[in-house]
Amino acid sequence: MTTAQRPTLEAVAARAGVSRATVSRVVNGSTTVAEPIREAVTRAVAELGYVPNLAARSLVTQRTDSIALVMPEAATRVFSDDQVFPGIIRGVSQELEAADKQLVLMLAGSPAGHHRVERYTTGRHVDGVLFASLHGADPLPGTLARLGIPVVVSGRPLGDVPVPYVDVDHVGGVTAAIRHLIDSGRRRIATIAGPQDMIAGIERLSGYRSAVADAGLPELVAVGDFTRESGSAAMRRLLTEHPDLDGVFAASDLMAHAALRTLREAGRRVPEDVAVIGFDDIETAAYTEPPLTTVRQPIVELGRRMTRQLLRLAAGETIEQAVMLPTELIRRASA
Amino acid sequence: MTTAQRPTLEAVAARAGVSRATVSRVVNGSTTVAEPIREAVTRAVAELGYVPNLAARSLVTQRTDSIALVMPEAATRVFSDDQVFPGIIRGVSQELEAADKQLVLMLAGSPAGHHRVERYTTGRHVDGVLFASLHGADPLPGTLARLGIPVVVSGRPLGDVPVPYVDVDHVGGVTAAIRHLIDSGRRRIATIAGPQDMIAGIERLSGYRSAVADAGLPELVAVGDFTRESGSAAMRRLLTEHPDLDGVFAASDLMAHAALRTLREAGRRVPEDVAVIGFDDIETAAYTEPPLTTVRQPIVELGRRMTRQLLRLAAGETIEQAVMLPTELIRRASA
DNA sequence: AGACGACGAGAGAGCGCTCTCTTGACAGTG
DNA sequence: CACTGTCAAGAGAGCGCTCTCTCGTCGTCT
Repeated sequence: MTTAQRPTLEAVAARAGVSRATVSRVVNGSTTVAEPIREAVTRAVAELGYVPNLAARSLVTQRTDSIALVMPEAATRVFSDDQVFPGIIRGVSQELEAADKQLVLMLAGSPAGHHRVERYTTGRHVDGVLFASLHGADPLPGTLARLGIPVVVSGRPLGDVPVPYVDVDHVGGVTAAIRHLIDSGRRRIATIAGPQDMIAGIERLSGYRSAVADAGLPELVAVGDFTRESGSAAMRRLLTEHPDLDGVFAASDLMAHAALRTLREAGRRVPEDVAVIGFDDIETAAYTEPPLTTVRQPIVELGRRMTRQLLRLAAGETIEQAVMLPTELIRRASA
Repeated sequence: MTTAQRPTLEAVAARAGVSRATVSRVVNGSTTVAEPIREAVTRAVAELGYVPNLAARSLVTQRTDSIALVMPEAATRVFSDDQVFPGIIRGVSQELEAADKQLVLMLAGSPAGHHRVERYTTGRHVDGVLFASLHGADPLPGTLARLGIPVVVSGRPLGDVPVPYVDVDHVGGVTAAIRHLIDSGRRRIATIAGPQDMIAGIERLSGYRSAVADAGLPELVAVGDFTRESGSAAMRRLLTEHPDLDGVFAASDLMAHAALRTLREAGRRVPEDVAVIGFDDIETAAYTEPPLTTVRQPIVELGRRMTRQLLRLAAGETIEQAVMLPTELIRRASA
């Protein structure tokens, strides 16, 4: 192992014939440095290949220039097949890259993992924390906010904690979907709902409820958990309980995909006998049989907005408590 | 914002009536501390809610207790629909959690992004670097290795740089796939190859080549880039050039999925007329029409092994230059 | 022409921690 | 009983950086 002693500020200062403080000014872009000196320093930095020691900097500035993105580990499994998990990361990453900050990813699986996340984030080892795909009412975001640590969560938090969030317009998307089904003559519209301990699951179901109620149609509900397996089971249940259904709105594309197959196995043609609409617009949606009509949500943008909000918060600005991103009905062949 | 001054070692020491050094010993688990004193310190730590300042610790230990996972941003797009990207992250995350280290995720998109990764990793801001899904012959891993910074890459690096890597047995998997096709009587077996600037693409193609050559069968090749679009295009080309083909091995499930549809559109029945085998075993593979026979690769395990290797390297141990993980043929309905 | 203001650059004090070195206490040995 | 060996705990020196404060040098205003 090469004991390549990294050059320090001191070394650069010596080389450029100035003081440490001046090098620091140049490195951090202060304007109060005369041009020839700045140039000499810049040259010395380049020649020595100087890279600031972040730990030393953090120690005095109290900033870490990194933010944490916390996701329940289960999310990476449930969503493993769609673009939600990578999409959020991509969005977050893009914004952080622009801000030259680092992304510390924490997948909290076990309770021990959750405790680790708590220790790490409350320990102020990051300048801010992003939470994605919260299940139930996690107290951590609220705790952090109370400690004055910048936090932004994805999806309106349950149990209305006063934590800023960014969410997509679930209700708007669902309403458009149901309306589309009604417009095409469907009158027995069922829903395969998502888990009722996640805001996305809750909102998409309540959106369905008001939409069918407004149209004077009956509520036909089976609850799943966003996965394909749960989608198949729910579809089978619906078929048994409501054999005359002619439309299905599934709260996730994964469940919609499974419903498509279950319907086919049950001898129903899609969309002739039963129209199906999903939610998410995962890439696979365009490749199902038939291609899936679905509600698209801007996932990458969600990650970006969360990050922008967090950075503003960390910079001391005050931000809106809620940001809502639009959803859009993508018409394909299934409805 | 609460100016919640975090307690320092000093504060804990004062409270426990000992010196800073002793608190440090207790916190870091040194054995040379008498029981009553250790207890007093532990109590003081708990009462004050003391959490060590990592920046200060790093400054003196020269460790950061975090490692970087670098992925080309494109990977999150290409693989957005399968489990490769989340799978690796999950594996890495699991091992790091066990080792109580942090994961810094860097998605290198633009050249500027790549430069940022270079700066950050060569700047020794992490204890080690993991590279996933390398395209072409990136010089960075080699550079880092030369600087004495622990590095492990996924997939044998192109241009044989002396960097330790973990890879799956592409050739073994492909061979099993081709053998399966041959065993079921196929004689005109084509392949939709992956990108030839990635080791996975290269090896899967060369595996195909030797397998068909060994059986005295002709080579029917069309190159794609692992995505569905490229899969459709390649399948169409194959159909035009070799209308009599009766088997297809696609180097990714995404391409296999697209091939399935393209074949159907061309009026070919799968598997009656044409048998299709993919590679990856993404979740969607079980839900295609018909369900896809494919080669499973242990993606989460890949992430775990890479991480374990890296941690051993960072601990000063010497490790094997290459680790190979097994692949397995999963038989479903398409072949 | 003298004095004051402005601004650029250096000096130096830490940030919170670890770790080496030293001291002190006690037990064991001749 | 004196001496040495052993082990536990404290003292103190930094790790590399930022930032306040101070000083020196001009330019400018009266």
